[in-house]
Amino acid sequence: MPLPFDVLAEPSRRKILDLLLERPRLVGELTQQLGLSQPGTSKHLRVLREAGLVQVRQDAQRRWYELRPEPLAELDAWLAHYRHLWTGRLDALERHLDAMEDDPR
Amino acid sequence: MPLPFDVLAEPSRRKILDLLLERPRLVGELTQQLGLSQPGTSKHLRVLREAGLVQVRQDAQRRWYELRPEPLAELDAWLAHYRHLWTGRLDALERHLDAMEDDPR
DNA sequence: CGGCTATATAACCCGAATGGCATGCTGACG
DNA sequence: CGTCAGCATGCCATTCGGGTTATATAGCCG
Repeated sequence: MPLPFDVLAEPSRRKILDLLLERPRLVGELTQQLGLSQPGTSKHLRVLREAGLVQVRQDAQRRWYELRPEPLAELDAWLAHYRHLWTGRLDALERHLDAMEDDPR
Repeated sequence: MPLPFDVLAEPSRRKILDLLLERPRLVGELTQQLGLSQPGTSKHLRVLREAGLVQVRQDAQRRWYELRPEPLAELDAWLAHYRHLWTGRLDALERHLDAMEDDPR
């Protein structure tokens, strides 16, 4: 699963994630919030789905979309390489926490 | 300064950041590592510069490019909204650390 | 000064991504 | 069963971004 930068580069897709952060939503609901056509929304949802950022739950004709955070966690891991550049004295604690995640006894 | 997702969506630009993470570099050096033309490299560097992700230090005809992490810190702040989705028991500690950054006594 | 080195900018080409409309598909319901 | 609701897909037009080559700019050095 490659890093989802290109998927997140699209403002509408980030807005979808923001909306799904509150609760799962139907396509029609997202369409309304985004202010674009229903097919447009469906296309963005497809991209998000194929990137693993959302998943669908079917309910009759309706589709509930909800978040899947794994790709965001990978993004976070990528960012970690740079994080020491803007965090100061917390570095040691962070390295300790990272180590704990590798071996969480 | 908007979130730099679109800037980071480009693999060559992420590679530039990776290279600059080790040390500042000259344009020619980056060009060689990226395997594209010198103007191509300069274009990417311009985009990175305008996004605040790198800065230049001039030295005669040479330009030393180096990292500027601020936009990455903003990205990190954006990610923070989602982080509770994949971190479990560390949440409380993280909230504590965030609070410390606001009021670091 | 003349020419070379290092980098930036300009002009152009091309593929890909986005947005819209029209249409297809599926399940509910009278 | 026929129709409607909810969503996906196909197709087209347009835009945008990244690549290259050619050229401009600036500073060193002989």
